[in-house]
Amino acid sequence: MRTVSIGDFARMTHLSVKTLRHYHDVGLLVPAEIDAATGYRYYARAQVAVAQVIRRFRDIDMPLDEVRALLAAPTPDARNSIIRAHVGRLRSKLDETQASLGALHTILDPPTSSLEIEHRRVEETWALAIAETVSLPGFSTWWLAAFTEIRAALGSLGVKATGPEGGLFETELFSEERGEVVLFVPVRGRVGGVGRTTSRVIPATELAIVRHHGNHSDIDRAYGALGTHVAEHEIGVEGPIREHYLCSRLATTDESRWLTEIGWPIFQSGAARV
Amino acid sequence: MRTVSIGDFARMTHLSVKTLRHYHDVGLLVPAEIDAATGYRYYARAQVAVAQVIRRFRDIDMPLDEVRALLAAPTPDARNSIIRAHVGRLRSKLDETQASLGALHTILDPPTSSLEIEHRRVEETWALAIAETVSLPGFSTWWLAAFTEIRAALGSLGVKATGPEGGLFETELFSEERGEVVLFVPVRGRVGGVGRTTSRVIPATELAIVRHHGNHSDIDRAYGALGTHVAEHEIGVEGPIREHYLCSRLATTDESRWLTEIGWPIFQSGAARV
DNA sequence: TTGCTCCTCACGTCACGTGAGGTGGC
DNA sequence: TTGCTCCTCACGTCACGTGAGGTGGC
Repeated sequence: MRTVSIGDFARMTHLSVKTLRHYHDVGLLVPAEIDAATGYRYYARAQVAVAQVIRRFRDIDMPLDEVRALLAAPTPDARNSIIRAHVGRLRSKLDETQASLGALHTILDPPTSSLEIEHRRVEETWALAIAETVSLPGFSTWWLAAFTEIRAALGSLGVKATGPEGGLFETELFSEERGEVVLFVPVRGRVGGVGRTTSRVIPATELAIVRHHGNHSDIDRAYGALGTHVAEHEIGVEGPIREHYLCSRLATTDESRWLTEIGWPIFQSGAARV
Repeated sequence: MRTVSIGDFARMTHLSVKTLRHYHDVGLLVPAEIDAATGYRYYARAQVAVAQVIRRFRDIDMPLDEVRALLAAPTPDARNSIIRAHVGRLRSKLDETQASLGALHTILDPPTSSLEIEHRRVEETWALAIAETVSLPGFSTWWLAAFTEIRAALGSLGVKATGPEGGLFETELFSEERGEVVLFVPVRGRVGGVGRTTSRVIPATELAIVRHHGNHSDIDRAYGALGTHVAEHEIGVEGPIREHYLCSRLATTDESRWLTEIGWPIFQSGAARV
């Protein structure tokens, strides 16, 4: 009359029988009475309230040890400080998750912009390159000198380019106006370096690419558009930004014909096969 | 040159070495190369992007099996539907947690109302009682008849009351205007029942209590105030609402002297000892 | 030789759930 | 006797972390 079986108690508290046995094992909720002969657990009706409190805090993932401390708290202040500590942790976890979800959210919606984005996987390639840490001021002068040197080196080595000139830009270059840049010309295999040039492998990557026409005075607009697109609609990954110089001042002085590809590293479905 | 050790890869991806070995074991992220002699794992730089995607989705608790499916998704649509399913589940979990937190939040802040709330633990007691499922309309008539009958039964049994009259009200009585009510007078132990009366144990409970003075025409205001208080500042538990009739029409016709306690079941710190 | 990185078991953690094999009361 | 509830192990789950004991290259 005064106590109920574990099955009835489970129904009263919406806890499973297995869970109740577990709480007994760890001493969190010990049955009011245990039949010495059969081992049957019997719970007092007053324990329903305790069980409900346990359930409430387990619902918000409070660890059993903390729930135990909560139940034993001698004063409302002690009780509240336990709750407060857990709620604080939970809230910051929630905020992180919310932020991550927010970042994902727009990925799922198809892009609405009229920006022409191409997705491309570029394979790794050997290249003759110049790698230096540079600052944004004076960059175009450095850029021209470097490619002039690479072209000269190729000539003196008797090696042919197997693709357009390109560059790898550490993201710090944009965030802190200073970072490592690798300018390169793809070649068939390893070749000896001349002067500042060295032979190196340019790694494979998946890119979201936009094209920029004309001179580079307003290329930051293309960068902005691409960055926004990737942040909102792609799964971006760390790694250097790339540029491919399909047509540049190295080829013609007619600025209107210049054509630059900007590539942002992203993750594409099916890219798991390495 | 083209591959990195597990330690370097861990630093590049912010995943632990143990985690990377685990991902290898379960086939989620297999090193590009494994030294047959030493067993050393070597990762390709291109795998950094894959590792970052894994980390991003693990950060929002996507199970490894789903991450695996995500990486293998043949199309963006397939990829997005996996993400969408997980995000949906996550969001509803978030909402639940938010709701639970909201309910807890006000518990932590001290009550600002001027309502006089007493917290009291009442012990279990035997009682002579009438228990019936009743509707709110006509309740006061039923109430008076029931207590008149209990008092008569006590007289005929030659038993003395050991406390004030009381009542237990199933919460459905308030939410659906119909529910079980137990009206009782505490007595020393089990006594035989007469007429509708039966002997029963009134369970122990923890209560938040307000007092209501005068006749019951405006007792719903006291109920409202108490209910609000409990919802905002206490850890409420399921169980019947109680009333104790310290002074009622059973004792005097002077309504101004009537005094009713209303008790709401709550959880109090230190109540774990049963 | 020392220190550092890497390796492989085997077991621990957390909060239960699953399942086998068996008992007891109506 | 059947069905139902209860019991106790022992092991599984999930995503790793811990720790012991050992190897290999500079």
